[in-house]
Amino acid sequence: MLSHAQVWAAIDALAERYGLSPSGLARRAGLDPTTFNPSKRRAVDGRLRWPSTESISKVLEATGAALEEFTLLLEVEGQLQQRGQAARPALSGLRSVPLIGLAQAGVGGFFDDGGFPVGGGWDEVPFPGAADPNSYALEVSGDSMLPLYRDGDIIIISPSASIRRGDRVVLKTQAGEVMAKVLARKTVKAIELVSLNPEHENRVIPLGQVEWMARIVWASQ
Amino acid sequence: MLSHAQVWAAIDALAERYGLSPSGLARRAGLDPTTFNPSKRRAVDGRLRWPSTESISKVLEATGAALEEFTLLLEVEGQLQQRGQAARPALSGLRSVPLIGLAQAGVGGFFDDGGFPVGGGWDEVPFPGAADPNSYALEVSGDSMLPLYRDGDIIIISPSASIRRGDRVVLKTQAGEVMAKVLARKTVKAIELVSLNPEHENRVIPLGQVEWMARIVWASQ
DNA sequence: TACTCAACAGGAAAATATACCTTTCGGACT
DNA sequence: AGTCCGAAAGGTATATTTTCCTGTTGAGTA
Repeated sequence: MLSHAQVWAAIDALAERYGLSPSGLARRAGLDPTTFNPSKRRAVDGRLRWPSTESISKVLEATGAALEEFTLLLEVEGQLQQRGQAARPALSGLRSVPLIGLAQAGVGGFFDDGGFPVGGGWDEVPFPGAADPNSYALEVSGDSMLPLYRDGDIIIISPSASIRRGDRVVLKTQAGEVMAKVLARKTVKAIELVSLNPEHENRVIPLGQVEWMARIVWASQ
Repeated sequence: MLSHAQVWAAIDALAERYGLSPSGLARRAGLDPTTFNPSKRRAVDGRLRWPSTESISKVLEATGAALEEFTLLLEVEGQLQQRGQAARPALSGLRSVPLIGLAQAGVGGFFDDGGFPVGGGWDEVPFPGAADPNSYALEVSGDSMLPLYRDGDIIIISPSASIRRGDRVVLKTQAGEVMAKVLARKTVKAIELVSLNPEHENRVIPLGQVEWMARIVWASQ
């Protein structure tokens, strides 16, 4: 659901996240700076006033924020309102998770006694795979991809993600063979793949024999 | 971003998903049935017309659709527009992805030309990490965990997941050391860990020195 | 064929959001 | 203190969306 309070709270939160005031955000989006004034969020007779969808679209474009980010803000602000709560290290569970470097994790203050994240020093990353609605999963069987993937592991594939050298990929050949490997080189004639398991040999597949190739973005552990 | 075409496509998709026509959807939401008429999506002079945020809110309320569902439709419809594609098995179920075994993937009928999943033979698994609202992420730095984790990889930690032998874990000691390893054995006195990188030595940590230990559930690839 | 109904086009009136204007307030700076 | 500037209140004009209306089309049915 999408409530009046939620929408406005999300706009405020978006502004704050980009270091702007609500009026500054409106200005940057090419709107009148008073458009988001708190005084314009209710009519004089108390009726609710909503920002237009076009304004929201402009705001997203101006900040470069993804739609997901706005949705996340909508949800989080909505929850906070309901619970009347303020502090939150963990926006987690929605569509992003708190993040710090593994190296920093040893410094005090990032975790509570139980190993749960606390405090404000956390970054945020979008939730695994949330980026691509076309992503799908494959279940690994057998031990041919050890030590990286074990029997029963699930790998998430994003067919629309761009692929670079060194990426782990799934490739299907015209012959119907499906393999997971590391992309070593991509020339005009062929694709060179390195096996995940060093005991298996590497492969060079002529481009004409490749049906499709897609990047592995996540793997269960 | 939020485009004009995207918004309208998402409204159409939402209507279809609930077995309604655009006008039927408007009617059910308490709006005038002509509100979403294709003829009202552009002005006579060609200018774009957007539905109001309030209308979108009413539509969500009428269908009982979650905000996420609408967001997902927005994204998916947006992408489909870009690619001019229609079929998509992946939409069913929020926060889940279609799944088959890697071994089955070679059999025909599971993918279209572009490597996108099609057809009905797919299973579904819940979306990575959606299970645990307390999960968080750590960014790997350095090459000490090769070949499993590379510099810049992100690993998702679930502090409330149960841990078994063979699981990959992150462990923090009283001394403030944080390490990612494989759990080998857990006795009443100590925890035995195997290094991910075979060149690094294994560790045995007395239970008293362990501040917390949590399972690594996903890793970016 | 005749009938009914929903979907939709197209246009005018009504409702609503934004733009524009002026004023007040408060912080930063000289 | 005086000045500048952004944020925001409050009011009116303009722009846009929704509502309400009429008419057409096409599917389903008797």
